[in-house]
Amino acid sequence: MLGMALEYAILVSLLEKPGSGYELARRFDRSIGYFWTATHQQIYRVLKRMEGDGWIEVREVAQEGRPDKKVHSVTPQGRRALEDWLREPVEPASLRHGLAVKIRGAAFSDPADLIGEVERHRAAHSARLEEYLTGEARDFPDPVSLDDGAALVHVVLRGGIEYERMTLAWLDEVLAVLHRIRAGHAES
Amino acid sequence: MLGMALEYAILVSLLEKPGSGYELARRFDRSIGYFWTATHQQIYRVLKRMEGDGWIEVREVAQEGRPDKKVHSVTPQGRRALEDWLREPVEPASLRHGLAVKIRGAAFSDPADLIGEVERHRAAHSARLEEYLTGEARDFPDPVSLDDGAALVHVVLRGGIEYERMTLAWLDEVLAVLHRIRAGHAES
DNA sequence: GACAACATGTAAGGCGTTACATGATTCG
DNA sequence: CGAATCATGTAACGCCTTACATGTTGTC
Repeated sequence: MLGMALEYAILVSLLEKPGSGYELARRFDRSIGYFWTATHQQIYRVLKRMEGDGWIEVREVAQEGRPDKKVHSVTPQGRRALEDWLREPVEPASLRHGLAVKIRGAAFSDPADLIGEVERHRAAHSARLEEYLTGEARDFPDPVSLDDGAALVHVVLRGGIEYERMTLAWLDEVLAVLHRIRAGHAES
Repeated sequence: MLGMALEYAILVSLLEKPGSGYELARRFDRSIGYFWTATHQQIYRVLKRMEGDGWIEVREVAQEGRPDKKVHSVTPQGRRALEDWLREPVEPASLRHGLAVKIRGAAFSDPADLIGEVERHRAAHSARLEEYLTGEARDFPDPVSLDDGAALVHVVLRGGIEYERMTLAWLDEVLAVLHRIRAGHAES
């Protein structure tokens, strides 16, 4: 029962602004998705359950020039569920890093084969860092004077930025080790 | 088919040293578990499948003063499966941080309620950093002259260390924001 | 006699991914 | 006419966690 942060991530997003399943899916590709990902299939499934539990209400909205949509909003019950969860402890997340498994596995094959893969990861993390920094410059031009809500959003984004910076530095270390190993093999 | 790093983490661990399901579970609480976690239930289930696929062999070993155990070791086929996987790309992992969901959610309740929770996380990450640093001092007293295999193990550990340092610094930022918000409420 | 460590599993239920499926509207 | 975007779902399958279940041996 401790891993189900998806419900609560959806509650937070719908409290910030009610929306359709489709809109939620797009938010999980951007802002919220920076620290909790979800696909539209997951979202539709969980929305249905949350509606059954009385946490959210659905209102059908006809649109011009677009298909109708179901706009979801949080009920007082849903809000209470979020507040209860905020008071419960969550487990500190452990790392789940497939690349680290590969690096350890490289000892049993040719480590140089991994260089391309690590460079690919480096490029992906570099792109994500750029995205975060662009978002920070756009949404928080003056980070010293933020209201409470904005300060909380900003500090989460700051975590993403520092995570990507740290990861880039680590991948550079990994690449240095792999290049050193390759050079050593060439000598002998 | 891209998320199944558990099989390969087990192959790596069994290549380093054959062992029982129970022993593997303990390794996943320590060294390998620093970057890929698994419970004994998962491990027994996957071991059975891997045995069916011919990736590992099982040998029953009677012990003195302890229950018998099944020692698993990697077959040539299993080793080939690992080598094939090392050549396939894996997706860069996205963050899955429940605490970040809570921080965003704190805007809709009393942010000061979160201070205790964040401090608990800070203590857990601080303890893990100490553990990593102790392991580094013990296993890598002279990190400049390592053979290839040890260099790869060390650089993965270095990643864990930097991740924990980064996380501690971020949690201090989060605490600063939460304290500032609480002080602001006290004034008004 | 109780407890910890060693050792191996099953079952239930929710999470997550991939593939499949449908249909409207807008823009080029 | 085709592609992209908006919009909502179902189905299948495997992953992961939690709880349950059993039994041995050694130590206090």
